Amino acid sequence: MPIVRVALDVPLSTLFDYVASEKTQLEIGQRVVVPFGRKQVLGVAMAWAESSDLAAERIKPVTQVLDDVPPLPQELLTLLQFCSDYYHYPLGMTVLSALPTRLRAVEPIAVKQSLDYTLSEAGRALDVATLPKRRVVQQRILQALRQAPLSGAQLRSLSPSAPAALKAMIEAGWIELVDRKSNPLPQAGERTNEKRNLLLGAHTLTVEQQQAVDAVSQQKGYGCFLLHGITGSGKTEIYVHLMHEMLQRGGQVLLLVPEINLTPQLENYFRSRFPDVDLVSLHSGLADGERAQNWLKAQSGEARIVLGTRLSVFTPLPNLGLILVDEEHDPSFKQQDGLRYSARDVAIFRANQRGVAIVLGSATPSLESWYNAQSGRYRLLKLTQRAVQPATLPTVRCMDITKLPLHEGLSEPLLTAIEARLQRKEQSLIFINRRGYAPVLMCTSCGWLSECKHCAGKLVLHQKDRSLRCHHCGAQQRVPHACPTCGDADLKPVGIGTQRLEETLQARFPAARILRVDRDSTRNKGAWNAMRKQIHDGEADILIGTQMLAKGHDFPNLTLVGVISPDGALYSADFRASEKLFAQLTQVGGRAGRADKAGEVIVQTAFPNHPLFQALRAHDYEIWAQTLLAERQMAGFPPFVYQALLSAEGKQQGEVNAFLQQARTAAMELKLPVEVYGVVPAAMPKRANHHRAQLLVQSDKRKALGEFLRAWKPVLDELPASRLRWVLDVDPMEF
DNA sequence: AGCACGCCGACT
DNA sequence: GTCGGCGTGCTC
Repeated sequence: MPIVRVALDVPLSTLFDYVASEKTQLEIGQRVVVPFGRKQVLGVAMAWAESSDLAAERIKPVTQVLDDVPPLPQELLTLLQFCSDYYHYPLGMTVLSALPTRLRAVEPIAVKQSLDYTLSEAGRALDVATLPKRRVVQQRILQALRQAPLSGAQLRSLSPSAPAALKAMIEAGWIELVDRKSNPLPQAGERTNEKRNLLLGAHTLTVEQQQAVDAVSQQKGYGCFLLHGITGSGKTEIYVHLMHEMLQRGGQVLLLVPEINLTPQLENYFRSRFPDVDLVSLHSGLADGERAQNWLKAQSGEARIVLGTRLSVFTPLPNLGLILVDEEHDPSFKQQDGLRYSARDVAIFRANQRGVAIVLGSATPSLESWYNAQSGRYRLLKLTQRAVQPATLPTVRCMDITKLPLHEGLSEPLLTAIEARLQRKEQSLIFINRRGYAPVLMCTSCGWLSECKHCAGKLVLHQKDRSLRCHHCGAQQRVPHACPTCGDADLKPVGIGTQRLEETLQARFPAARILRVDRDSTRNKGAWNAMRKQIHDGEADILIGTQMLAKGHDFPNLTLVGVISPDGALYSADFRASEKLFAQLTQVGGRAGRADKAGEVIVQTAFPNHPLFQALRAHDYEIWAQTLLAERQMAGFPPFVYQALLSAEGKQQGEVNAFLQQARTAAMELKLPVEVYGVVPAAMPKRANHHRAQLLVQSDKRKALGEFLRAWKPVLDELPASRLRWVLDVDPMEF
């Protein structure tokens, strides 16, 4: 009896054996329905087995083989196996989490064929003039289909009533449906030079850009390139040219981007640059059905360009020839729950596995990537000039807030600069990473501070609804009228948040149209898009925003960026905080003066001579990276070491600590060449009534850490931990 | 993860 | 006398 080993969505590191009856046509990589406990669940056939460790009578047969979708290719299964091993996450859950939701359901999915509408014999013979004049839509459709077969979506764009018209025309026998062949590639030579020039010629590359394109396209086999280009240096144009080359060669391109926010715009942009190429996007903003269909198009090879967020790194792509990772430093490439993978790192593994080139693009590369470029593991491609002349980089000025008087957190030079923009009818952006009115409420007489009962954090004052809110657990209460400790009524907001800044600026500039962009103001669906449009249409003068505003589209009329005391990140316990801040400020600064207007960045800080600001002023990422690397090397931090973090949380602090102590003892007893640190409280030691602590393990050899984890993980699984939750995070980004 | 089984407290 | 609490153990 043939035995098949099946991956199931359960937190166990094993696969499960089932009997595959001889008559079932089962292939590895196919989805199967199997009995599990008292339920029928979906699994993926991973391997054949000669025999099973289990007694034959306990092995149940496969209930059903789902052949609605082609099997997952072995290459993808191998990639998932690697991720499961590397991140120490159960194989079954790794495999299942890589599938679109629809494909994880027991029900077979209806595979929507990609059908095009085309004219039938009768339709082609039909004279448009013979149609009644009133049937405008039908005439339009007829005319459009004379050129080429079109998809339903394309026809719907002709008229809202296209579906009805189509139905009538199909009934009349003029139009029929044909299966769309995977987008036929123009054969070499078929694509005329004119057409090529039309596509790419309008965007002449600079010498630097051309060199970068050449370096990547001449790469034979695997190669990792770090494309370091200042904001506005035209990284996207390089992607377009590389994509074009790859499409010509018949390959598929995977472009990974950080967040959904940006994908629709990017999608439109790439669609406009590749109008006749099948492009799909994959991100969590899509409906389940659409996501599954797009995934299937990628799997069949029909989609030539796949643009997606981190999960799309697991999309099967039979002709994958190139991977691009845009904004490779972005923290959202690292998943923070479940399979804690770094999509950037998985992408590199995948490029290596497949033997293709991968390009990591950023204006502020992650220190990990920069280090790899310095050591020669990656090839560095530099873009040092802005592609669009005469646009120049913004000037950066630091205001020493220890020497300047502040009005509600704003220095006079910043206010003056805003005023100048208002007079010139240009936009200003004030960047502050604190939402709410004030980060804490304080009693002036006894020093009481608004603290969350459930967390280690402070309650943030939200003036609009007179509430105190915890940004960690969501707890909310009304602002007390008097101090809960001493009864004094003089409670004072301490510090500045977006709402308070809005109030201050509105009082100072009553005529200005101020737009606040933070999680509170963009909570409602579509709100953020509406605001973006407002900004673009020049319906706002001053923008106040959190990091949400750092990314996003160009705002052509924006010429001033103000940064409110980002000093917390300079001397933070989190060693990555300053790296992140530099990237953020570079990005937010890049919003200023992109078109033909010079931009200005004003940073309010108590440490104007900090190396971060010196580098920022000089627009010198490299010197900053060297500074950071030297610091990290001295302190023994990544990228000079590899880390794994075991974190635990539970209602009883004692149990959390006991668990981690046992884990630590077990780690030491393994006597392997890794450094095991002590058990320490997490950065947020208590959240939603759960006490949190952690244990860090590191090694300067990735392999040594991996071997240690392989030995340690099974021990952890056996430790008593019934009343707590714990996770192991390999290459953690947050502590 | 689910979902059983299993042994001790307050209720029709 | 039962309903139900969540502790423990298993799932091919």
